[in-house]
Amino acid sequence: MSTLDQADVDVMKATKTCVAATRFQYDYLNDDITDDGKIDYSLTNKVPQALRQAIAEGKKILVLINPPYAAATNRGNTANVGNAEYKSGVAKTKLAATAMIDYGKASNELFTQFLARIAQEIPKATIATFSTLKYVTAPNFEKFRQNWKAEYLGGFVVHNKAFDGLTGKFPIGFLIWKTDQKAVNKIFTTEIVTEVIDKDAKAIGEKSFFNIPKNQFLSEWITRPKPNNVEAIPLKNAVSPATVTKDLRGKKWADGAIGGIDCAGNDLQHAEQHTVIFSSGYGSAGGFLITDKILWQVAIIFAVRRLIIPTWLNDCDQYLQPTEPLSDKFKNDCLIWMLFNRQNRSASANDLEWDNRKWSIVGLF
DNA sequence: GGCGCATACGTGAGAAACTC
DNA sequence: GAGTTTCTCACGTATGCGCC
Repeated sequence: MSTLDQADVDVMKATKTCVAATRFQYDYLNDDITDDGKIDYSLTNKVPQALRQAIAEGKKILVLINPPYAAATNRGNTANVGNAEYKSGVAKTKLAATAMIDYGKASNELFTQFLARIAQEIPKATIATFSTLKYVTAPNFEKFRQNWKAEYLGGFVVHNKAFDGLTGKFPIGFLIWKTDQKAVNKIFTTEIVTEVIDKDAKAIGEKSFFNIPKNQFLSEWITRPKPNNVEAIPLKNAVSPATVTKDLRGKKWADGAIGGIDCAGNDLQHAEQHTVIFSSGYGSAGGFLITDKILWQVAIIFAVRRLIIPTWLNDCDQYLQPTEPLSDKFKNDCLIWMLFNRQNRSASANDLEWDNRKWSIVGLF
């Protein structure tokens, strides 16, 4: 039994918790990792000899973990929106920096860093882990899923509010995997079925989570127009210019553009808050410009992203591209619905001030 | 350098539901 | 019936980091 903070080990010993276990402090993402991403126990000599021997002998090992979850962009939980601190450096652990070349953007997330180390250190381990579901569903984790060889044995998801001190509403999974990192062909499963437990710990049914290639995702349905050299005013609301000072987007127009859209993310979590039409570029990440050629597709994307009610359980479900021809009636319905939706923030205005200049925008919707 | 994904998942007001 | 808690709705930021 290991934990990052020595204080936790001290408390366990003082309170006689898990007396039979060997309890030790260990930094799983930084300790005993060589500069080329290999495991070398002699670097710290913290891992108990018996465990090293069991690993070396290839004994059956069950890894039970509740790793920290943190992606590179989480705000600190106690900070206010807008003044929050961001968790920089998440991808700078020794493990992420040296041993996760094959895992793509999963190196941005702490809990997948743990899984990556286990895959190298104990390649045939059975792993039972708490975590969010994005490593099963999200596009950023496609490369992780291609390289992490695991068979799903079972598990449940529970409302995050069942854990103390968390905000938001999303599922946390406890999933059990039989890994075999040395297998030649075995790849990540395409569907997992979980039991669903609500925040009062009541079983309320089942839910499937799907691993689908991201080229089938709605976010890749249209070719996003390339910006041209015409300057545009970046917006954050109908007539409010963006105020960010770093990584400002939406400063260029595109050939044939009639507006912009904030369309960040491909899941329900983002769709609710990041589906907005503007009369210029969107000043943050996740936007693109709307041209007359793609308007019909934008209307469909807009409608489906806003029509499905977000819940705690469908939080990380992904939107998919249509697989059958769409009727003109459906296309027109989506367009009308978009035009009258409150998230259509297109507008006409003169004398907007940004970058020490005056700007005009024209609402074409 | 630009783009795209992602956030142990933002806030406040008012309504509705619950408790005593 | 009054006080308290939970739910619903309508608004919201901007940045770290991998990849092209």
